Amino acid sequence: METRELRYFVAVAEELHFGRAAQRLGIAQPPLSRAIQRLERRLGAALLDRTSRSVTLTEAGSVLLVEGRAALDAVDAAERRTRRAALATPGRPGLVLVTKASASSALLADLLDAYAAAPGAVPVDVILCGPAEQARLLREGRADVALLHRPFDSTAGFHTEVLSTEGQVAVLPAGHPLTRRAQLRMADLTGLPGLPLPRWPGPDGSYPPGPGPQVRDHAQLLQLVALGRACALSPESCRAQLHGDLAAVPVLDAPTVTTVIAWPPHSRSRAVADLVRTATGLGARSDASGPVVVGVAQPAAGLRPPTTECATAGGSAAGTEEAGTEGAAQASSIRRASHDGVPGAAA
Amino acid sequence: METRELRYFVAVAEELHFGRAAQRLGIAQPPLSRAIQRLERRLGAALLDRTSRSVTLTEAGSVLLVEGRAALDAVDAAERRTRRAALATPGRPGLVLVTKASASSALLADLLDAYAAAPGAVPVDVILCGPAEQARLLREGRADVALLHRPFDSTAGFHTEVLSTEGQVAVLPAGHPLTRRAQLRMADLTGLPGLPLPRWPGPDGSYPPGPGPQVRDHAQLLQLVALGRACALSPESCRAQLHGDLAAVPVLDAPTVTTVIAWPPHSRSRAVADLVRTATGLGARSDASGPVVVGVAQPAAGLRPPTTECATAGGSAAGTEEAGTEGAAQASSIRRASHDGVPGAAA
DNA sequence: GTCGGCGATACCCCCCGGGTATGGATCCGG
DNA sequence: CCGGATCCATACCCGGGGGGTATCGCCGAC
Repeated sequence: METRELRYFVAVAEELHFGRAAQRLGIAQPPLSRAIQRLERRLGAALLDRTSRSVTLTEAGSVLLVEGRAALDAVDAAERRTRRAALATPGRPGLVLVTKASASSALLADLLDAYAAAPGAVPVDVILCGPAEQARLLREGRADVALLHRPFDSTAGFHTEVLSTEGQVAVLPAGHPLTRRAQLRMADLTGLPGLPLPRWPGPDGSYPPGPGPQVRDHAQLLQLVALGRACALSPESCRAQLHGDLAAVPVLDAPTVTTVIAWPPHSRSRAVADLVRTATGLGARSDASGPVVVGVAQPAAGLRPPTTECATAGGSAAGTEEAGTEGAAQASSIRRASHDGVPGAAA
Repeated sequence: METRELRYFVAVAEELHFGRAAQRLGIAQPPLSRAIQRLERRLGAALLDRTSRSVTLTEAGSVLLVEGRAALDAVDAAERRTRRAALATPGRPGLVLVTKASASSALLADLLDAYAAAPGAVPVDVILCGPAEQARLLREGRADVALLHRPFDSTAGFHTEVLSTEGQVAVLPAGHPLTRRAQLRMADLTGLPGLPLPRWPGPDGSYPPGPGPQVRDHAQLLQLVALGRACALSPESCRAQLHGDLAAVPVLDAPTVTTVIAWPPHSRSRAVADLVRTATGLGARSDASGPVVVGVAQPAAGLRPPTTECATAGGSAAGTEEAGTEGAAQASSIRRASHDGVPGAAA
């Protein structure tokens, strides 16, 4: 099966219309019809039901649509990464790391600093993007490594290594009655008069129905909270970004947020392996201070625990209280992080 | 980039010899040279350094070799799954599950029976293979779902759901002095005179150096132990397969073994989803009955001693007693167990 | 019934994948 | 130091197939 045929089929399967698909592909319609016919003949399977008035996918066609998209992604990724590898030899961008714009900047800064100091480090480009784009960038070969946050992001199909886990805090306008409480529960946050929880876009970019303002990034969210138009639930580390108009209170029974470093499962290049080793080394240092669960011996890959493990997040009260200073302490002490590599993390 | 070009490049990159690669591809050498040249031109990158006496990979070429293999796997998987989907409509084989020959047969039998009883169930073919082949079968589209065992198997690039965790036992020849102990530690097993731990093949099929016999599967292993040539460390559930010449003793500080169900990250078809749901539900049900510790949120395994209930449960004879009937149940629910004779894999 | 939209078919061109023959470079044996 | 062997690249040719335009057959809409 040639990638051209696959691209043609995916176009038709998405448009469900040969004419429009051909237009999208920049070719005429007859060759497209023939290509699909040939593909069906070669596969020995009907992919589309055509009735000269409508085109629908068969069962096999649905399978090929899904699998074909993944395959095309893989081919495109191979091409892009090869191009990047070719440019990297003389040029700068050795590694591309993608993370959410709203992610904890302290961890990222520490990671970049620590990696830059490692022997054999290559330059790292950082892409900030909205949630749900990271996986795509990684899959398409536009990025080499990502910082993801479970359970919000899917780690589908990647190798991952846990870097840190943290509880969540409620972000409220300064002076709100709830800010006088030392801790909250999820129930306290639902149905607050005038302070709905915001809605985030799903993987497909659309917003779920319901009340609450639509937000795209963390800055918008904090803005809304400061304006008294919403309350928010955020990982503890967001405290570093809060200013005077905002207050944060730990929420005991909110799902724990796990920050992981993820990369495509081909363990490309020593650079990725080095970066991952550096990242896990960071985590290992901080396990003395917080609720950080350190990776055990096994290179535990794409595990995706259902979000039910948060029951005992209560012990993090001290951590939340000192989140601000702790962030600073972490930043300074990271640089003497031991280099006790997780050997062969990329194997 | 067309898959043909990719296949050509991979062949050359693996052979590092245009003539042999061409022979392997069934074409003449000149077209192959041209194809590679065109590919390099299109990518704008040198992939190979040729000196008319030797061919070596450039940095970009190494990247393309790794990424290209993955992409080709994805394309092949798409093709195979499409073919299978086309045959499935009238024909039998709805799902293909792959597991290690040595895996716990009770869990598998329960899963197959429970799924068969579920509404909308499709027939399930079972493939038994050696360790380290499962990932390949899954990646190549020859199988839809696999039972993997961490930390032995890499779950690289798959979605997984934890089914059960269990401790490990030392398998020793009956009558060995250590079998009189109620429990052991790893240290007790290293350097036993005349009873070395065996060597398993790595992901690449080669054996690590060292003493100890080379084994390929569990049956060989048990044979060797029964002959008094080795001792072994196995998941508890292997007790069901032991016979009179063998004895098992819990090893407290051995790594915990986690059985997961894994599938490619496209969540294909409702059938896979149903099977996974059945599998996770299964765990919930059986946790009252056996030494199987059901997948609650995997608590940091390995560090703390494997749960004492494992050790005590290990003494139960129930598991072994039911092995016979469970084996029968398994035989009835496995429709076909072939190495790679997946219907539709013919082409 | 007629018209319009849509996929399939017919026919043509030419690019490109594949073949054979040969050239140029390098290594090796004598 | 030279001839042969080896190996990749080039030159040239052929055929299939990918792409185009023109048109048909079908069917739903008005």
